Amino acid sequence: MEGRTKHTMRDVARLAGVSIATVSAVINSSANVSSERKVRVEAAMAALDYHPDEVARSLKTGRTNVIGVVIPDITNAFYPEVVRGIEEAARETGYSVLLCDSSEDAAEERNHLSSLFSRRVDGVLLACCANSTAYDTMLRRRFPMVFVDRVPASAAEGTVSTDNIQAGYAGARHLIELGHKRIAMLVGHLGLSPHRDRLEGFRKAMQESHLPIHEEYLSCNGIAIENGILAGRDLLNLAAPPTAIMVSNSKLLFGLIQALDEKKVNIPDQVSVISFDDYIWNRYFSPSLTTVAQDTNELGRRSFQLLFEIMNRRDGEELAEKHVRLPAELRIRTSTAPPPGHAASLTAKPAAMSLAAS
Amino acid sequence: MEGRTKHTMRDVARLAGVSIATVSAVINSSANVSSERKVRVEAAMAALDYHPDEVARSLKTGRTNVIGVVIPDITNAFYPEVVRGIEEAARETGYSVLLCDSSEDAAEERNHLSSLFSRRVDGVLLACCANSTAYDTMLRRRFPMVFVDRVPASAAEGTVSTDNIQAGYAGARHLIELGHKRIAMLVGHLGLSPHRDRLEGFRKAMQESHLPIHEEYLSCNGIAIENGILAGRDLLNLAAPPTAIMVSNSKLLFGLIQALDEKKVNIPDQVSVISFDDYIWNRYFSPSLTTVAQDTNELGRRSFQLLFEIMNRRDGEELAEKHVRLPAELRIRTSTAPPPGHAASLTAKPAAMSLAAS
DNA sequence: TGAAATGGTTGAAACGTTTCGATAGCGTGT
DNA sequence: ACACGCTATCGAAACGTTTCAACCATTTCA
Repeated sequence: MEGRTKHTMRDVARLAGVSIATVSAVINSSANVSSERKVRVEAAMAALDYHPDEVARSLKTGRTNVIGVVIPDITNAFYPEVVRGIEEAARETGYSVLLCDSSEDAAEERNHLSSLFSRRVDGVLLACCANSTAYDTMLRRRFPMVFVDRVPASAAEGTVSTDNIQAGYAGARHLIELGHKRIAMLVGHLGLSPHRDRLEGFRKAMQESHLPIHEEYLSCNGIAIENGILAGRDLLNLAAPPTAIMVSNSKLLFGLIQALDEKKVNIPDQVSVISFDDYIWNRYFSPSLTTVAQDTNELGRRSFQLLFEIMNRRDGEELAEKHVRLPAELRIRTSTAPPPGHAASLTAKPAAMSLAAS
Repeated sequence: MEGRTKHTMRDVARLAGVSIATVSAVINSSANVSSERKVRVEAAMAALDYHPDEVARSLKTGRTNVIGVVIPDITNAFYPEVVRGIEEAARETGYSVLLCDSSEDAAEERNHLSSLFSRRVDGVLLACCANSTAYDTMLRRRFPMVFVDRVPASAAEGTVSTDNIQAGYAGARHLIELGHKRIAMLVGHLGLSPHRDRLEGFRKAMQESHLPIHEEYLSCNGIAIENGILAGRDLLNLAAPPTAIMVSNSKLLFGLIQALDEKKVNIPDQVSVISFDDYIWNRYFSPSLTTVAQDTNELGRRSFQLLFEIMNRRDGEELAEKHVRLPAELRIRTSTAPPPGHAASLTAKPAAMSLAAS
């Protein structure tokens, strides 16, 4: 009813019979106001349905209490969980989130960063896409920024990610301990740090156990379903196909599953499969999928926290922790088993769990 | 290098030797500027790495070119796809998206709406949670708003959703045509329009075919995994358990799958299962899941478009289309088959498709 | 040839806040 | 009584834009 017109501090001040400065003081409780006037002001605000204009406030204070979040693809199930963590942490601290999707496109990413800069966000969280270079412009402007998940090698500080080397290592160790020797990996894209790091961890585990890595067991052609299908077919056509396959990404996984299904290859009897990032559906697949999981929500929360530190640090101050690295967790389910013909596989499967178990 | 200081139109004007008004004119190409001066201004902007301050611009013009998007849970795989559609359409039109997650909590939703209002966003897209009432405050303020997916019954205009009655109807028809008579439904939450509507479509199809709906075949206790497990167990314990089950939500589906697995009930031989909303993993399940799909991306795009119309309409102008209703699409896979003992089920399964087929 | 139209340019007033310095009232210790 | 330090209050100047009215040259047309 009374909300028809937009009201300003002026109107509140007039109605309460005080000055604008007084209204501002009670809103921000930034100065002493007699309780009698305070009540009058609050009554006036309520009567007029007054809500402070954050735009004007931002202009004056130079802070917007908004952060930008740039991610490559919200449709990739990994990111919504990260965004959730970011959003929660941001909200608790009074920040709002401007969400930008770069569609895995470096030019789009650049546009978004530029737009965020113009919007005067207080900082940016960036999961950059391949061949991204836009961020260095931002860093050169000394703009508060934290890299999440996808971390450029050049970042001197402000990165938050899972320890993907450990993740790759843990996955490979699991397979090796099951007795696998011929292990393949659908790596994804070497231009993206998580994939690169997982490969490194994989390599480390293999070398430790003096197992060879055949070049034809490695596929780094992309992160789409199609790449998974093609890579899967190629692997199965090999003279000596692998007995276990690690997959760095859920889309590649779907492609691989399709390829295995085409050839009627059974998981895990003929080939073990292990994937990265644990999504809710992983445990409802049959067989349920062994996975190296990230704490996605924590990834988001910590990213915001680090950005918050950077946004609020005094000039030249050093960060307590320049790089945050979270541990990965191996979740053993039923898609991994000893290789066919292996001694252990003739007895009970050690890692077997019920279909729907966590 | 030179980006160390923040520059304003003042600095640009001074460097180019023109007035501030002229700089503004070239930025917005809002007035005639001689080409000679135009060049000078543009050179100055480049030299200073000047980027217009959108905050100040917003304060002056009264438009922020930002919309708010409030959704109940970005972790629910349905919403990221919608958000993607929104974000794409918004970006194409020069808008940015402020993303808010209400965590299915009406109080949180209210806070977000209030914060968005204070931030002076130009409009809001809302998928409201159960027991939400915050929106009417907004509508009373004549604030541009469009309801997406979850639509309150009271909304007189500005809604975009899938035709969920048709969706429920299509799903039920499919089961009925397969020969099922005892059909159950995990409805979800009757306070949410998609679930309510799907139930209505289900009812319509059953009545049309003169099939009874037993109360114990309907479960409306919530939308969490746990609800699915419990409902599933209850159904299986019935003296006459259903031969087909419709599930209104992916989390309920996971719960149901777990319950079926516990009792070693086979899909689709003993019970057919059909779910709503087609996620990428649905077709990689075994059996692959028959689904009534929504065009989520289009849902997002259309929501933005409708909001855009509302934001830009002249006073009192009527909308060309007050409610947008998108068709649902039945995607038949292998989780549905004729009921056990049914004539057709003894021959070839009509709806069976290869595991990995679309 | 004078009046009117056109084009390019500008100063200055907003937009709705925050915040600084000034002012006034008022009890306190000397 | 006096200066002193409080506390409460307020006017006014920013913040970085847009935009309007005003101005000066030209050109155009009757």
